[in-house]
Amino acid sequence: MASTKILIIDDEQDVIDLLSLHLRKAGFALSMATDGATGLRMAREEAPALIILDLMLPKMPGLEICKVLKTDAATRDIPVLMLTAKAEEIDRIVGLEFGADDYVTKPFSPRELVLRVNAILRRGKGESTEEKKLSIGPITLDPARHHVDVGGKPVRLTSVEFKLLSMLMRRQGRVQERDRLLNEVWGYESIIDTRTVDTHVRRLRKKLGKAADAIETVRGFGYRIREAKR
Amino acid sequence: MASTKILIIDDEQDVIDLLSLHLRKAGFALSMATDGATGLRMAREEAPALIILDLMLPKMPGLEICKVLKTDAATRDIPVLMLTAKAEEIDRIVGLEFGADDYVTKPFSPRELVLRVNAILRRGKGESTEEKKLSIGPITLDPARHHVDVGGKPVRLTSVEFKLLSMLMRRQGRVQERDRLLNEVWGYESIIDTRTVDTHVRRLRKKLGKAADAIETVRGFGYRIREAKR
DNA sequence: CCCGCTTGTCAAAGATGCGTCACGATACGC
DNA sequence: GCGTATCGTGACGCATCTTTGACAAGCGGG
Repeated sequence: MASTKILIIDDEQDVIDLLSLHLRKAGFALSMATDGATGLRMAREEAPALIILDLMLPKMPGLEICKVLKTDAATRDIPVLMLTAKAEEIDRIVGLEFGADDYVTKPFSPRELVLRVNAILRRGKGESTEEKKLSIGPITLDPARHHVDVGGKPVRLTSVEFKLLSMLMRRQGRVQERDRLLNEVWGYESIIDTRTVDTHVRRLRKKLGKAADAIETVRGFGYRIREAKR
Repeated sequence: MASTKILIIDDEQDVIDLLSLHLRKAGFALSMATDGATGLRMAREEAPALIILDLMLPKMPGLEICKVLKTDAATRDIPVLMLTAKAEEIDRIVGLEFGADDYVTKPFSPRELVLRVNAILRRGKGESTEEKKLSIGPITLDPARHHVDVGGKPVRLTSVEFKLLSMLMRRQGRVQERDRLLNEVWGYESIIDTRTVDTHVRRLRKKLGKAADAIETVRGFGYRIREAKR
C-alpha cells in the first residue's frame, strides 16, 4: 500500500492523536485540519483518498462541511467517514443523505475504525460495490435511494428494517448469527437483547409479504437470505 | 468453536468469577492472572486469542501492561479488551490510547461482554481465515453458509448434525473415536451418553441418502469419513 | 400538545431438535 | 455355531429455540 493519504478534520487533539496512531500503524499518510475552513481547503489542495470528518466542529458543523465537499466537483468523489457522538444521529445522516459514505460512533474501537477505512477505500477501487442494487428473487434493494420493492411494488421499510435487510442481502446465502447482526445493524454500542433481532426479522417478513420466505431461519445459529436462483 | 482461549488479568475475585461464569458458558477456555507481571508472562506463554485486562491493578497499572503487550512481538497481535471503572475514564483511554482494541465499563452486563468478545474475535478471523468449502465425493459442505449438498441437491441439517459432519470432513480418512467427537462437537466436558453419537450419525446417514456410506463405522473405535476418490 | 410511527422488551405459544432408552441386528472371539 | 459386545434403529418426552402478539417508551411531525 503506497501510502494512501487520509485527511482528518477534527478539533479534539485526543481524537486526532488516536486516529493518527492507528492509521499510521496501518500504513496511511495523514493530513490534519482542526477547523472546517482549513479542512475544506486542504481537501481541495491535497486530494486525499479519504476524509475523516467529525460531526461536531466549532463554527462550521460537520454536516455543512460534508455538504460542501459533496457539491464541489474537486472533492465530490472523495469518500467521507463521519465521526458522530451519538448513535441516534446516525439515522439523520443516512436519512438526509449528506453524502457521507460511512460513519463511526464515538467512542469507537480503533480496530473497527481501521477496518472501515479499509473497507471504504476498497469499495472505491472496486468501483461501485456500494451503489449497486441488490436483488434476490422478487426483492430489489437500492442502497443509494434507500428503497426496496418486492415484485415491482415498493415496500416501506423503517431504518432498522432496511439495514437488516441490506445486511442480509449483501451476505446472501451466508448465515448471520444474531450477535453479528446486532453488531453490524445496531452498531458498536448496542447492548440490546438478541431476541430483538427476531422481532425485527418478523416485521421484515411481514412487510415482504409473499417474499417472506426468502429469509430463512437457521436454528441455533441465526438467519440467512435465500440464494438467488440462477 | 473449539475452545478459544481467553486470558483474564484482574485482581478482584468477584470480577473474575463473573467473567469466568459467562465466558465458560459461552464456550471459551480461560486462563487467569491476578497481577500484571503474571499476566504478561501468561500472555507470552499461552498465546490466548484475547486478553481481558482490568485498568485498575495493584502495582502495575493496566495501561502500562497494555503498552508492553502491544510492544512485544509475541503478544502484539492479541486483541485486548479493557475493563474500566468509570465512564469518565473512557475519554482518557481513547485519548491516550495504548492500543486496546475495545473496552467495557464496569459494571458491565455479562451479555454485553460476551457480545464484545465475540465481535472482536470475529473481526480477527474475518479477513484472514476465510472458511473454506469442504467436499468429499458427492458431499459438499460450506461452513460460511451453513449449507450442505449431496450430488448438487441441498440437504437440511440440524445444528449438531452439521457440526458432526464438518468435524468428520475436516479430519477425513482418520478415525474419530466417540469421546473425541463428543468433546469437539458437543463442546467442553460434555456429560452425554456416548450412544448419542450413534443416533446422530444415524440421522446424518439418513439425510445424506445415497452418500450415507461415506461415513464408515470402525468397530470398537468410532467413525471416519471415506477418503475423497479422485 | 397530541398523535402516530418506530423500536426494544416481554411472555406465552408453537415448533423443532436433542438425548435417552429399549430392542433388534450385526460383527467378532472362541 | 454360540455368546457377547458393539452398533443400528425407531420412538418418545423434555428442553431449547423461534415465533407471535401485545405493550410501552421515545421521537418527530402536525
